[in-house]
Amino acid sequence: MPAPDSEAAAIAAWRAEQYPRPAVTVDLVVLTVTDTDLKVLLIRRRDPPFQHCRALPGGFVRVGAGPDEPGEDLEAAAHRELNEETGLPRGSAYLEQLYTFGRAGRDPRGRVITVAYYALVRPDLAPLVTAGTDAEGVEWCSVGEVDRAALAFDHGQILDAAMARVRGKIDYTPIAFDLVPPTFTVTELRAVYEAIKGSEDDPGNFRRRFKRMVEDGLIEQAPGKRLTGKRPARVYRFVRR
Amino acid sequence: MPAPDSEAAAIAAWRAEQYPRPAVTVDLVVLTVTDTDLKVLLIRRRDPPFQHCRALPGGFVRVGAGPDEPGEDLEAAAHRELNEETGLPRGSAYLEQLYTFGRAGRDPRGRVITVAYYALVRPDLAPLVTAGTDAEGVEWCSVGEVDRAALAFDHGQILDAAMARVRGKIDYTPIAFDLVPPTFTVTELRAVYEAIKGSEDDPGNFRRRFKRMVEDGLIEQAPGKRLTGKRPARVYRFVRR
DNA sequence: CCAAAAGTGTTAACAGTACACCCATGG
DNA sequence: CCATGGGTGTACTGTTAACACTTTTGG
Repeated sequence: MPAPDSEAAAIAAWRAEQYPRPAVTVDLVVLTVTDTDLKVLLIRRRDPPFQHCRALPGGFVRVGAGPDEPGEDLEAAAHRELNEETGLPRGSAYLEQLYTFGRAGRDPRGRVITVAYYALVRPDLAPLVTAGTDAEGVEWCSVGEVDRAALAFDHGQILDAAMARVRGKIDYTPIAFDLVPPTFTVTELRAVYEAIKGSEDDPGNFRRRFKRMVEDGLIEQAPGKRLTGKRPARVYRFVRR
Repeated sequence: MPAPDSEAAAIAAWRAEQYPRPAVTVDLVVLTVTDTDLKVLLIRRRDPPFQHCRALPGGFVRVGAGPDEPGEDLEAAAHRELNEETGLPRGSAYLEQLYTFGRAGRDPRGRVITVAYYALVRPDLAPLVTAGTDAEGVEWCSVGEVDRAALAFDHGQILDAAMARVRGKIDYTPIAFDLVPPTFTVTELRAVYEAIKGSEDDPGNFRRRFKRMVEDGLIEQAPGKRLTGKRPARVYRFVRR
């Protein structure tokens, strides 16, 4: 441990240097599944640059001015932006850091590095989203139909990265349970897998996989049945750990 | 597309605002496997904070001053730091972004966000590393023996994240080939898997897996044999795509 | 009764696991 | 000739994939 005096002096000297710094933002790829189709939340930008263009929700990370005001954590910034831009209450979505995009020319305003997160929203909460103050509106867009090139900044690339991540994790992690209502049927969960992977899944085989999850205690049966068109289906719920 | 004038004006206005910004660094978890043991490259810090402590190599991302000097890409910064801190030529290691650490209090100097990368270095290049100017020395440390709590900043946490990532990818991606010399034997490759997973692998079963990779064209036999103690072994090379 | 979705069963192919065994070489 | 690592074969197991089949409902 070095002497506190020299340490403090070194820190003060470093603060005085002040090399140019980049601005840092967080951007969010907010996903849900409705009508067996994967959707991403896009805003329409109120202000330049890319005014009136579609973009991912996001904003600047708050950094305090003084030495003893460091500001907010990155996670906190992501949660705050999700709340501000969608109106959804905190903790109502699964949030995970995705990747950091720092190409030198990615923002016309100068050097802006963005830490991208993705969020998974349950379909029963999806209709509740409302536009924040820096957006003219918000919209759930079918991921398959989004024109990547028409998005602001490098947001098309960020969307692609999120898709790759989610597709890679769907079979090995419980993220699918963040894309169904609190209680769900076998077919509803299967629809989530199919929407994300973009391929059909054999109903019988999926059911067996589902059964294993029940045996492993990952899922348990819930009371009641779902009346969905034809024959009513049993409902289940995810067992959090 | 908005009018160029209003766009430019908006950008100028934004530049003038100048909210406080974080400093941004890149940190590197440089890994290799020597003597069937996974090693990480640690430096000893020449300057405060954490003077004389062990730390991951890294440094600040260069950001240009003027509007038309955006600076270097994040990837470029990571490659530059790897070269500066190890002396290894560019392109001699596999480099991949790991995670961005932005806890508000992680650096005593103020708000510093770090984009962590991990690098995989072939064992035949490992002895060539030399210390950079901001380090008193560099050392390959056995990952199992590193005292996480004794590392500078949150570097212990970053090391753990790198280990988790590499362990998760070793069975599903070709990263193991970045941890063996250009030509290698079956046993050498198996040693890499064992060092990373920390568990023994049945030689016969691994051999069969290896054979499948040869049949799939991922690996091809190379001329010559390796004289390693007892019976000489066939050597192979990875087929890049 | 019919269509459609819920739910069950059967089978072949394949990859992982455990383990027994032969081969070639340096000492 | 023998210890050691190189290299092969085999039997068992669990998972996946494809597909035929029965059951229960609404119309």
